[in-house]
Amino acid sequence: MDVPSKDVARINRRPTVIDVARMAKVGASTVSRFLRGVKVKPEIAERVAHAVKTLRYQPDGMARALRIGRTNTIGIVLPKVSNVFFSQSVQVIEEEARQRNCAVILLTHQDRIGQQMDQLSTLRRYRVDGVIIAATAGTAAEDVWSALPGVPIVAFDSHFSPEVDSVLLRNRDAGRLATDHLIRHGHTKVACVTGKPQVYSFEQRISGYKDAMDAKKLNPHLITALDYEQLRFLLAATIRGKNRPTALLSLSDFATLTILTTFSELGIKLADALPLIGFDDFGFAALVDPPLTVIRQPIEKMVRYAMNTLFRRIEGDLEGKAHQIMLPGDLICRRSCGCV
Amino acid sequence: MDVPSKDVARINRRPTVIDVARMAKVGASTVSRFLRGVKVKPEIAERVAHAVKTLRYQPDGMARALRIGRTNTIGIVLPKVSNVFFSQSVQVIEEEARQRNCAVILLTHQDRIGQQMDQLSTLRRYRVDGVIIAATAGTAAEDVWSALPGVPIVAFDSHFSPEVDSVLLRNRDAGRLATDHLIRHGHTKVACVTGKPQVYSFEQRISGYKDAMDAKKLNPHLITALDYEQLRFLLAATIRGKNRPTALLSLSDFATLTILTTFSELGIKLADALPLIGFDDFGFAALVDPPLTVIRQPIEKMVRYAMNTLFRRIEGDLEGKAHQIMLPGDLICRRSCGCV
DNA sequence: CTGTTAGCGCGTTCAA
DNA sequence: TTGAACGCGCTAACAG
Repeated sequence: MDVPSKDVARINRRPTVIDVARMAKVGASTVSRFLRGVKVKPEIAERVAHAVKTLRYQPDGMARALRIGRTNTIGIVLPKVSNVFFSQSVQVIEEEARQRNCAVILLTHQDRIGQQMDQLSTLRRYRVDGVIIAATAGTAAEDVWSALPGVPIVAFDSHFSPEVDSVLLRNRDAGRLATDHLIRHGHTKVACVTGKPQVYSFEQRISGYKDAMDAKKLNPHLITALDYEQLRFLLAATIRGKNRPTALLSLSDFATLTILTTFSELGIKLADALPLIGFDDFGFAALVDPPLTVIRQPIEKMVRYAMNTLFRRIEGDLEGKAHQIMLPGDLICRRSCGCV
Repeated sequence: MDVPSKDVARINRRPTVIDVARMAKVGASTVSRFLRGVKVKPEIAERVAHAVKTLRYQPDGMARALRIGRTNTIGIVLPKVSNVFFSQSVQVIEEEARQRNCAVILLTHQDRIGQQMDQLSTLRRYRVDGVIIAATAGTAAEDVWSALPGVPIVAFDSHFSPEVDSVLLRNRDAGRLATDHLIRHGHTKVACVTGKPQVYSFEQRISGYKDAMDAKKLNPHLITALDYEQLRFLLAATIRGKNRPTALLSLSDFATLTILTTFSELGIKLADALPLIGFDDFGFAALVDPPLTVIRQPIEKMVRYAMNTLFRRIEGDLEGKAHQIMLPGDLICRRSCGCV
């Protein structure tokens, strides 16, 4: 009988270091050291290992966190997860976190600044070791810092202060690249369409679009709305109006979806009539009619950079000035832009 | 000066109940009671509230969890998040959890049973209050229980024991429904294609498909492979072979994607030549060529049921036999099935 | 209704 | 090298 009789009463409780120590007939700290890989006498080590196994002991993360002040938990705050870019990002973040045996607490703010602040408070309660945030428009660094004092933060797909590490697409370049491509196809009336134009990434893409238009002395034409219902109306009106664009630049997969559904309901064949370039690549992009030309973001790379800098901050390996990492987007040419 | 001088040294530490208590000149438990909404004398309440505000105090979730044995955290374990069904599920789960002021720890198992068990251990370390799991094939209830003793578990989009609460689509009915629809269009050679046929939901859908075929004395034709590269080969071979099906039933969005890309690379126009019904609806489904007829899962409802039963188990409101909740899928008729 | 105190499970001193 | 005792921040039990 391995279990001393005085422990029988505890049989339904989750075992603790003490239980293990008693069974192995050692002190609690020996168990603790063994578990963390500190050297122990082999003979004793074996007794402890045996006790751990038979008791199915597993350290209590809460108690450990309370003691050492680290939770092995990171928070990730996004507008939402149900879109191509963010769901893929989450996927990679989870994998990266797992390799660092860290768990991910996932929160969404739905582009509401108040909800975002609430989520940051939540993360403080949970004492996360670090945070990756795709911040919404109007986020102030001071608010973030004061909500999470002392917690390393990496802005992902967003930027709200030069003093916060951030990882993003070269949005401005990407906007310019896509616009130039359309212009090179001979278009002079390229319109840029997006929802939530105040979101940082979209803002930058718009700047790039304007750069490209300005360079050729063309008039920028923005079709933007705060919500997507509005956007549909605008789109429908514009397409039937006097100032009809001859090509479209769409800044997100959702905007692209809005464009295509609106036009399809209007009975407008996009195919050759109205060339389009979108942002974000997804499985079915090549299969819609016409196959979509898009700017693809290097999601994996972006996430890896973000996680690396976050963990270097957490470990204290990285001190000093914030890093701004910007990665180029690729133009994936299919047919919707007018290419063969 | 609100802060007594002896507290000045602690100014950079995170404030604790004690700090608040001292500043408000009350006992620690009064602060605790105030914070949890237990009645306190108004005059004292105000002093405490003031101290909380000026100190920017927020309770430490770890300490509280350690004390009361509840973390206000649930674990959610999925094969992956980067697909339509799961990313939408995660979205809704997060919202439901937030309303119960609970945080979500997200983990993926990528259909590897070993990884799934690791993730369950992880969740035990984090002492989650409950778990929602889309279990992979071959999961044994005993393993899950022993990995998470005493933790309420709800199987989502999966089923591995009649003794575990579960919420799923009426997969078998849905499979039958879709197949019948194709048969009613006059097809006798309907093939069923999917990856990972051993996954519970797919298994059930296959059964439904077979039911429908058997009922009409038709020969079932399964095109399945463990990975999607294999599936492409099979698909290509089948479509060029002797026994070419005249209609396809695809069991997941990913299978549908595989079918469409394979055929498009082969130069086969799916449009009218080879009718198809898929599973899972997504934004662009109506926009591919031809518009996809699909079975839509009631994701929101499924998640709400899952969360409700999970929390009732956590609260202890729900005792006794496991609930098996099954919701019907809707056939969204577009053109790919052969309808006008 | 309030304050004091013990202990949740762990890691970490400090003596032995 | 090992074990006993303390404290992380909180809440529950108990005493005033």
